[in-house]
Formats: sequence, structure tokens, C-alpha cells
Amino acid sequence: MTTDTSPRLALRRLPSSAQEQSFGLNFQGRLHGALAHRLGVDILKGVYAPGQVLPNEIDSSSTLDISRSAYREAIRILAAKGMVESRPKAGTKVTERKRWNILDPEVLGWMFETEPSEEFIKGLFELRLITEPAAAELAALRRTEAHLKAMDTALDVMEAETLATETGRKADLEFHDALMNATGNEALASLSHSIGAAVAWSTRFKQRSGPLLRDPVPDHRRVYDAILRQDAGAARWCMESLIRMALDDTQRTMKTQYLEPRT
Amino acid sequence: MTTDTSPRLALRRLPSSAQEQSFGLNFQGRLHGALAHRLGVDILKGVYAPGQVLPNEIDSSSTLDISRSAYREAIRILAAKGMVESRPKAGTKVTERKRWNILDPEVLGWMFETEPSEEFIKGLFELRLITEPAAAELAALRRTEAHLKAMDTALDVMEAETLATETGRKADLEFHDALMNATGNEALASLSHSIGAAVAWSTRFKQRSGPLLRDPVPDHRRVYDAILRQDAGAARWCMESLIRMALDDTQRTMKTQYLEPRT
DNA sequence: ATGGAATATAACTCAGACAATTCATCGTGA
DNA sequence: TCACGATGAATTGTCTGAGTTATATTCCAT
Repeated sequence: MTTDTSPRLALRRLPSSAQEQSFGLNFQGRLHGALAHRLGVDILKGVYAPGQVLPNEIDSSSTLDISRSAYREAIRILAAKGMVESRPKAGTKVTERKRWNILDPEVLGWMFETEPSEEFIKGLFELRLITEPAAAELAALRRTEAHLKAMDTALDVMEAETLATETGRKADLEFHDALMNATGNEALASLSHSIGAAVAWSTRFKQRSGPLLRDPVPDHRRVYDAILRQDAGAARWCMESLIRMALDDTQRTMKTQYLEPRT
Repeated sequence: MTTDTSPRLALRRLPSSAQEQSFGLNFQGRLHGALAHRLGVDILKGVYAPGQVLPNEIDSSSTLDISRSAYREAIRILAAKGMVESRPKAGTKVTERKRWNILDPEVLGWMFETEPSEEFIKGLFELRLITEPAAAELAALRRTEAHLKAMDTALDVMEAETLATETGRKADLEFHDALMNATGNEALASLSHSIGAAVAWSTRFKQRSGPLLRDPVPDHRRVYDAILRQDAGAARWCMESLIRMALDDTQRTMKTQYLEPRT
């Protein structure tokens, strides 16, 4: 009589998906992490709308067939990211969208699982276009030998591996991270790290939909050269053009995906 | 025989401090929230260094005299902000500083409870100096009547109340929030909201150390006027000078606080 | 040395109870 | 009629104690 098609198994089966392993974002197959992930994505998708109150802990945990502790810890995670808010008697409700910490790396990752709106992507690139050229400028002024070396080796890996491989994409991230460290600005580095990870995440889709993309290494190399010779203006300009090209590629990819969704 | 000077009482007494009430950051007197707050501040202060593993759940919760559930939920919150990482057998360890989500509004708030380094403050203003003028530019191009009205009313309140009162500081935040909404860029708005809240938090100190500060309303009004007449260049420039003045004030304040720490 | 199995330790999950908070309702008095 | 205080109910919050699972370490055999 126990037709156990309960959601619990679905949750339990989530641990260590191919996605998270290759992306580095580990919710580690812990039950609370998996549930937070699932609920977070559902909120981002609009399955639970802002203002809506979730079923109470008892009901939720029993229909999900997990313990209240695990459920509560998942809610704690979402609350820490500003996505829900709990009060006794009032329940747990989804907060208004403006209060979500969408620049949280995890939230950003969830976002890219839900085919984010083109508007959102454009906003993200717009932000990159504001921050990263300025960062390149600062990096050109403040970089040390160590920073240069880190950037250089990352570039070498990128060149050898291209963005088609996992290590290649990782090298891309490392290049940008090294650049951000060179700015000596912790807050700026944190911001760019979040966005960079999210954008790298979307790069996988670009790569999948067709290999007909420009080689990104020369663009990166130009940025590096400008920083090497401490030419702040050139660094800014090269970085800006690099991002514009990435945006261009991304938009083209999104368009083709809309036109031929099954390629 | 029960000499109950246990830390539990200290925690229990934390709820709803004057700080959080006036600042709007509510950790609501919940035990897990209070503990997360405390641990978070301790990590930021360096009481627990990156790489260090915390005592295990059993010990921690018993020495704090709280239940394991509450302790675990606190840890979940910190983990969600990237500050700790837990694994079976390995324990819960503080992650490296680069992985902390320092742009999380709550983390930023904790930061300002620990007298952040001058370097950090400068970095934050540097980031503001990058993003906010660009935001003002976008706002000038995209603002609607509704945005203008929101900014205008906020300015009126600021004018009437000054930054000495709570409602005055709130109006300042509302002005910037309305401006960010006018950019139509969700990510940018989220970023500026975080930073703005943190900076407003520090404004309380500025105000306390002496009323000899410039009236900020004219500067804000200039930004508003530029946005009103859709003059993107002027908006950028006015915003930039506004932030430079704020930075100037903040630095002067920090310096006097160093010189006469007991005024 | 190297690879694999045993072990111990920590977090993880569970269950059930009780406490605390707060929203809503009702009643009372001005 | 309105304001305000007491009461009740619903929900999260906290506690306890147990068993489970993952994994770093150790030890053994190869």
C-alpha cells in the first residue's frame, strides 16, 4: 500500500549532479542544500510568487517526506539570501523581488538554470560593462609581478584548451580573478567574481549551441598586454570591447536558440 | 551550584538591539539569527580565521547552551553567505576571505560593526564611484514620471529632516533606490542597494562625531535636476562629485575619530 | 610505495514534544 | 461608534536524544 513515489526520493537523488560538479557550485548532495536549490529555482521561476506564503513547516516537510529540521535549514538558506521571510503565526512568505540578493553567486547560478529573461542578461552585461573596464584600468595601475604571472599562465591554459573544455573555462575565470585581485579592491573583486561565475555558466550553453564562435584568447591577450605596460586607458578600452563581443555572442546564441530550439 | 553565567543568556538578550531597529536589518531576535550575527562578526573580526575549523556541533551548542538545531541553522546562514563550509568528519571551517559574499547586505552590515579598515571603506567608495555615476547616466536616459516623483518626494523629506534623523537617512536611501529603479537594471539596483545601506549605516557615525558636515541636499538636487532634463552627462558628473564629497566627509570623520577617539 | 579496506569522527537526518510569538477575534469601556 | 485590551489559535522557534551517512585517517596487504 505504500506507493512510494514521494518527492523525497527525487530530492535524495539530486546529490552531485553533473551540473554542479562541473560548475564548482557544490550543494553537496545535502538534503537541505538540495531543497534550498529546488525552492530557490522555483521562486525564481515564479512557481512561488512574491508575497505568497508557503505551506507551513509541518505540511511542507511531510509532503516532501523530509524532516522538519532539514526543511527548516533549507528555509534558513533562502532567508539568508533575502528570498523568504518567516514569522511565527504569519508563516514563511516569499519576499518582494527587489529584496532578493540576485548577485549572490548561488542565486545567480539558480537564475541561469531557469533560462533567464533576455532583459536580465542584458542588465548583467550592462553591469559588467560598467565595472570591468574600470577594474581593468585599476589593475593596470596597481598590478604586481605576481598578478601578471597568474594572468599569464591562465591565458596559456585558455589558449591550449579553448572554452570548449572545463579546464579552459576555469582558466578564463582564473584570468578574471587574477585581474580583480590586481585591482586591490575587495568589494570589486567579490562582485566580479559573482558575475563572472554566472557568465561562465552561460558560456556552456553558447559553446553547446555551435562551435562557430570567435576565439576569445586574442581579446584577453590584448587586455593583458595593456595591463602589463600599465596603460590604463588601453586596458579599459580593450576590456570594454572584450565584453561587448561576449555580449554579442551571447545574444546571437540566444536568438538562434529561440529560432531553432532543438539543434 | 548552577552558576549560570553561560553565553546563552547573552545571546538571548541580543534580540532587537537599538542598532538593528533603527537600521532596518532585522535578525528579529531569533536565536539562530542572533548567533549567526555573532559568529559572522567574529569571523569578520578575525576571531575565527579562514581555514580554522570551529568546534563541533555538540561542543559548540553545549558551550553556548543552545540546542543543536539552533546552532545548525546559524551555521546554515553563514554557509549561505559563503563564510563557512561544513563536511562530515571534516567539521565546519571558515572559508578563505575571497569566497565571502561581502556585498551581501547583512555581511556588509556586520562589517560596519567592526570598525572596518580604511582600506575597505575606500574600496567601497571606489566601487560606488564606478557604479553610481554610470547608474545616474542610465537613469537620466530611462527615467519615467513615476521615478521622478519618487526621487522628488524623497528629496523633500531629506530637506526637511536632514541626515540627523532616522527618517532623513531613510529618505536618502529612498532617493538612491528610486534612482536605481529608474535605471531599469535589476542587478545594478541590487548592488547599489546593498552598498547604499552599508554607507547609510556609516553615516550614523559621521553624524555622531559632529554636526559640522556639508548639507547634502543641494548635491542631490543637482543630480535630480540633471536626470529630470535627461542630461546624462551632467547626471554622471553630479553624482560623481556627490560621492567624492561623501567620501571626503567620511575620511575626515575617520581621521578625527582616530585623533580624538573619545569625543 | 601503493592501493584498498577498516575505523572513528564529524555533520546529517529524523521524530516528537514544548515554548514563544503574533495575528485575529471578541469583548469591554469610554 | 471607536479605541483598546484580553483571549485564542496558528505557526514558527527551540529543545532533546537517537540513529544514519559521509569522509578523513589509519592500517594492512600487496
